[in-house]
Amino acid sequence: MDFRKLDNVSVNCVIFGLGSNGLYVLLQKRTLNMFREDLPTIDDWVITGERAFISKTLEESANIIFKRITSLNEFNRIQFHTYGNTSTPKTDKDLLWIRSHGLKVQSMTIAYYFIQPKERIHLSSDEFKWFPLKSLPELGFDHHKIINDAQEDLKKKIMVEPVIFDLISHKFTLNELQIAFESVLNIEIDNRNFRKKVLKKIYVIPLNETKKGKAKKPSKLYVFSRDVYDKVTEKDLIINI
Amino acid sequence: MDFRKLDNVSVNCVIFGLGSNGLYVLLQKRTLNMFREDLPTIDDWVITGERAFISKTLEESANIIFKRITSLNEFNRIQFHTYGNTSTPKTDKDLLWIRSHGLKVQSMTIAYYFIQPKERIHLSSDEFKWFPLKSLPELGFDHHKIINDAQEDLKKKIMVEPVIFDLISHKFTLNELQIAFESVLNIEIDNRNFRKKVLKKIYVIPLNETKKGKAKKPSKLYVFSRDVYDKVTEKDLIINI
DNA sequence: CCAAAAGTGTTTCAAGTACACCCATGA
DNA sequence: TCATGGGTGTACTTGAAACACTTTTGG
Repeated sequence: MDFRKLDNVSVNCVIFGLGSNGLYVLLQKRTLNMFREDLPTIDDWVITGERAFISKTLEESANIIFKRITSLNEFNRIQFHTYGNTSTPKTDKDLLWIRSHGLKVQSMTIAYYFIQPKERIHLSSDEFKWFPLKSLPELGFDHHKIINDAQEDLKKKIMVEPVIFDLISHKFTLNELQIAFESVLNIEIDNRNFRKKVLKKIYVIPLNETKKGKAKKPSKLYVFSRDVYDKVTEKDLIINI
Repeated sequence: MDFRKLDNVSVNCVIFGLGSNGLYVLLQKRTLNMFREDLPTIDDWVITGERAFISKTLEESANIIFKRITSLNEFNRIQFHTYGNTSTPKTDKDLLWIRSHGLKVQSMTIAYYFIQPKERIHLSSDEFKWFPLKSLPELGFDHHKIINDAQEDLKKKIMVEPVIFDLISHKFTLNELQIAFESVLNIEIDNRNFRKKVLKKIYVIPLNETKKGKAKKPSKLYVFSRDVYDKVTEKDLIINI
């Protein structure tokens, strides 16, 4: 394998996980202490990313980053934006970081996000940590903006593609599906109306299985059929003028 | 101004124009004849593009390309995808072109599209030409795919953002608006139902002006108010599960 | 028997859909 | 007066929204 990397192009991955109480982002610790008074101490977080491989597609580079961190082999990867070199000025910390890692100041980054249930990812190292999307720590570079852009893109994708089902388990309850929508869109949805609407969709298929919680009524499980979805929606366009 | 360019990153612009009978794409002639039997003659078309400027943002590079060709100063520029280096194998023609222009085989391109009424752009040179989206000529590189991706992105954008109004004149008739939707989505819309739907939107504002055609009833003109739109839609989310 | 979450129905109103003819104009 | 495209109305069906209580289970 060819491990050479481009010095002016990096790939960043915003890793979203849906927990029972909302969306989380997987962040990577960024620390550097030169023990010099004229240089700042770096102790913050960044989204995962690396320079792109010269001999691979961008998608392959993104997959490599994601797989190394999560050990997952199935995932939904969405490219949402590419950020050019001089779009945002760098802070002292960012410049120090770039210099001490032999990177180029003028570079660009292709940004992807990955969505899945949070519990599907098991973290083994302290270098990585989940943060609730609503209370992020101090972030390096312009990663606040990148994460925000990713969520905005996800909100819109949800309207026109069935990506919501990648945020929940293969077998899911209707309440889990509802929480997924509520978490991504930051809204509350009426439970009765939501169930009525979803149950009309023939690509949400009921199973003869239930999921048992503790001390509560077991809930019915459903699966999403992409095949059925594709057939139903191929000539189905809604004009939201 | 710093004119240096990156040798491994280019910016491509798919320029869409809406005519009275559908969507068009503005293409650039690509010709090369080395008069050698072992080398192909290149005589096809490509979407507009260039290597990215080192000291500019990607958006600025895209703007420069667009403005040089169209002389327009107002436009709607949408970044929709970045293509990595090895994603598609190159043809002999493409390789010859790359070599004879001192470009790198392994490069990536950030792709934008621009949308406007076709008649807003006046072409001065034979190098550029409008082609109907439905009958494109032979294209270099993977530009068929890029154009197709651009249209797919536009179709989805139309569902969640008011970009349709960038395809038509500032003052437009309802039938022009309907043709815009029909052209982008490749569908037919019932005229009566469409008008009813649009006239309910308070951000489509009727004017006391008409547009006169020849030998037909003059048609009422409307404008789109982005301010009103933003106010109306800020808490308006439709879940299209 | 209690806490916790799952699940259920009705009414009202708004929006979507199907469908065919008259109108105003300039040539 | 005619060809051209602009413009209009109704009946029906479907979907959205508001709203509160019962059910099942494990502890």
